[in-house]
Amino acid sequence: MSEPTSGTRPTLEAVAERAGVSRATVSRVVNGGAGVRQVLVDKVRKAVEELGYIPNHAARTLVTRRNGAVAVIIAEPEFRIFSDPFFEQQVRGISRELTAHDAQLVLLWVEGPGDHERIARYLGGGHVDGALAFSLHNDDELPEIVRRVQVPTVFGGRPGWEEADGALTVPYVDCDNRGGARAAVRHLRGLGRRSIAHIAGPGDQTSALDRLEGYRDELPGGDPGLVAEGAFTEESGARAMGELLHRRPDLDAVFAANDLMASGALRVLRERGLRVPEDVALVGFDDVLSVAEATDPPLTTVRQDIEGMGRLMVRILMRLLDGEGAEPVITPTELVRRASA
Amino acid sequence: MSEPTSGTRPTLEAVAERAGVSRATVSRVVNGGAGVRQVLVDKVRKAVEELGYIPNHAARTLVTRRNGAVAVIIAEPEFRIFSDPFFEQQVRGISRELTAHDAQLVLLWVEGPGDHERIARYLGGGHVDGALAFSLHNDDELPEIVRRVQVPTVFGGRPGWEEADGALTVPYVDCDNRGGARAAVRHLRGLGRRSIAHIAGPGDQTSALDRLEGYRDELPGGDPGLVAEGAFTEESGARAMGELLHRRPDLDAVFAANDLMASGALRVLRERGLRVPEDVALVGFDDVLSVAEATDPPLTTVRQDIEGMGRLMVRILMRLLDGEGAEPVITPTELVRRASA
DNA sequence: TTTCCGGCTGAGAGCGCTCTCCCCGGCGGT
DNA sequence: ACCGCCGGGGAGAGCGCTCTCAGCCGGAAA
Repeated sequence: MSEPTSGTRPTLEAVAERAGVSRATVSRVVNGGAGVRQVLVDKVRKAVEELGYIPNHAARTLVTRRNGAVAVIIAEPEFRIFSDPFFEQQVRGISRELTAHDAQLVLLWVEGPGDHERIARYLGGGHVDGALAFSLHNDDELPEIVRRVQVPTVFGGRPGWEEADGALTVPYVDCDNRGGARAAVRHLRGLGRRSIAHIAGPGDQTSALDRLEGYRDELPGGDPGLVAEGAFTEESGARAMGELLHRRPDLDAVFAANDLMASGALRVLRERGLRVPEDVALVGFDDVLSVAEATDPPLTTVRQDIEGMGRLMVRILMRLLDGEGAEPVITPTELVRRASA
Repeated sequence: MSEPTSGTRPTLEAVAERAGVSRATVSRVVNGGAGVRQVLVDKVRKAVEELGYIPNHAARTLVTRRNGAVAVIIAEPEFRIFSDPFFEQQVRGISRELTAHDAQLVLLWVEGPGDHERIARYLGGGHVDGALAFSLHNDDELPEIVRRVQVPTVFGGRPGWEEADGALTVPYVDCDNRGGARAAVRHLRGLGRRSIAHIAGPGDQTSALDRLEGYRDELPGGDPGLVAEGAFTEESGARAMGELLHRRPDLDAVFAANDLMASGALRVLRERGLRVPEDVALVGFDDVLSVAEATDPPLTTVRQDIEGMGRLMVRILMRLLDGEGAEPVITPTELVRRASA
């Protein structure tokens, strides 16, 4: 392939001239070549090759109003993103599916309070066709932003304001948190455990709330002293476990709202010389393999298909972009028995 | 703020009309408002506000040839990115600095073999003004790609081909790997250790090679049996440690090429009942806090200012984008003494 | 008063591409 | 032989913005 003529990049025009056809024809060929005689197609292809032509994205976007990129917005600072394997799996699913749809992934995260303005400008500026938003907290500004700038968006996890505003249903993908939690507690009860504690997630996230609901469903009139709140991190799980042990030294089972907190709890239990599952049975949530299978003993946990949910979000977004409607989707969960309970 | 008139987004034109000025004036105000009478500035600002005007990015890019975005390309599949705290810190530095420069970060990673074509199209399409590339392996296609599509790029870590092609110096930021490694080994020797092993990183990355060089500098004529190769992951560090212990059961010190491998090694040492540092002294590299401070005992390690290097890369790239030249930068390393050696 | 200058503002020409026409030529039907 | 149709290809009008350039106006200098 010969080098481009000079520092300036070749345009459609240049290709057209070299191939001896019009701009329109080159455009047709570049975009698939339908309805163009093979002779010309070949000529154009050759010219493209020789000049090293790459379509200018901005020009194309300007007229098509599509730019083939989708933003993944994570409402957490980057340290959380990179340390939580949950995001990793979700992003992996999204990434794969997006690539399959020939779309580009742009990963954004909020840098800190007040950073939403930047996100709004980015989204509003038309850099992306749509967005996938995660890890929303109850008072998150993101939903308002995407509404204002009119960017089609699919949420990961049930948004907290849904019930408050029954009229407006936003598309989201979530797993059956409540059902999963119920299954976990039921399993623990089936094991003959009497004093089942719960390490809940942060109270401003629906996934945490729903899991707590599920826990309560199975233990009506339960002891509030058996519930401690964590922040979905390993560290906070350890702290919550310490609290619970302090308040209810006789507990014989723990259901943690995610695997990371379960692993923190496990660490504390062992430090205190308690055997898992003999003395205390432990169940997690998520089935993040790098955590649930890595602990000793491996975690019994509630599996959700995280990667699949990511892919699903993309598919729903694509449908949205095609002007079709979209409904929230709740995916099933499944109890995975390992050694911890 | 009143809602936009209809579904279609307001343009410069609309703002101009509403404010009773020309497009040019609106453009001036939107871009800073220099050289426009205050009266008009206010009028325009008001109109912008009322219409909820947001500049169209594609149109702007088309004429300015700048789009305010920088790609961060990581030549690793996403699971590595998300599990390695090194990337986290580096990305954090980059992210902060980019935000300070009012530029947008676009995170890209290679999905697998053959995926480079996608990256090339993205870069070539003018989605970004420049790129930062990481974790290159020796035979990586990335350098060739950025050269071909003429995207200003700063590399993280010394590229492997540099010496082969002395004429062309690409800008990069790296720490003094060799010097750091030397300091680590010197420290170990100073502790009176005789049999100092090395868990090296993958042989196709210069950082690993340079650290190995440093190790050898201090132990001329060293025993090759004391070197095992890992892959910069916790797991591979554990495996390498096992190997070393098998080959040289009498070793009394280990220098691991990064903290993650050191923590894997530590795990194995403890499993074998060896005390650290009493029986085996251990030194890591990187000083990734979430690893080096979290182990028991905490790791003595060679610190490099990872976040600072990220920021530095951005600054160099910005200089490049302003048409100024840029030289490779080597940042200093420093031995941090903790309990493991 | 005239001239000049400097600060503001508006007109208009693109940036590179897509897409809607419209034209042209060949073919089948009458 | 004429008409209509259809497929292929070109001309040209923008997409929304920036930026140069020219014009205008008021005040300072002559």
